[in-house]
Amino acid sequence: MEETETCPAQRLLKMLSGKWKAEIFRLAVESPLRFNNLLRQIQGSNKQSLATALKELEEEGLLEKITIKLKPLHIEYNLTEKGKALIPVFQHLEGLSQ
Amino acid sequence: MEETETCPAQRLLKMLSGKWKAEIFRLAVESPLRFNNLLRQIQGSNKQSLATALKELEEEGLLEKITIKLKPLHIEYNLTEKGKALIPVFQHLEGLSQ
DNA sequence: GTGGGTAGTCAAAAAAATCTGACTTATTGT
DNA sequence: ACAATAAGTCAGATTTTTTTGACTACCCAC
Repeated sequence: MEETETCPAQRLLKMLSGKWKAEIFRLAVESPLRFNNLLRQIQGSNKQSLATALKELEEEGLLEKITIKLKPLHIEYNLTEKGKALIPVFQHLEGLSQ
Repeated sequence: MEETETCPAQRLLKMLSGKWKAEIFRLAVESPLRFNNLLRQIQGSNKQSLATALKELEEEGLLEKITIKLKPLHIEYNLTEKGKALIPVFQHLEGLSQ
């Protein structure tokens, strides 16, 4: 698949395409994400797909992976500034869908 | 594929997922579309995929198919009001991608 | 009546995305 | 020490999406 990328918004759109990304993004807006948690929250999903989606969202700079070095020592995914900048777009979209 | 549809913006997002839809939409903003024209404009695409994408965009209510009963008797696809309502969302997205 | 354009459809193949189940490594609780 | 939890990876299978090539039907011009 060679990307010719003629449409400027296309990359952003592609960022959130895929079966689980929109849902993951929505949950990330609410609070930091944790892997096994997500797996339980998003019914019908699976490890592999979530791992791939998280990695891609990270590569796209919408989420950042953070190792919390405290108490139960775990990993969190948080929205980046770039990710937060997308929130109004989503709100706009939600406004359109009645 | 059963749609559980937990995320409200997800349907809208799905509307424009697919390899050619964003590009088709962008061209539709500029002017009415004609099939064989589109096929020439969007290099790398093919009849079948465009036909499918156009049909879906029509079903989703973003484009409307019109038979022009004049001179060279042809078919046009135009943005609907719902389609036009998406333009600001795209502009916002383009603003974010630098 | 032959060639070219428009607007497609259909079946099959190829490519991409997603899912499954087994396995890993590290940490924590009892 | 043993089991459980967290956060994954990997190979292979399945499913979905996209592409290919052949074919249709209608008009128009020469």
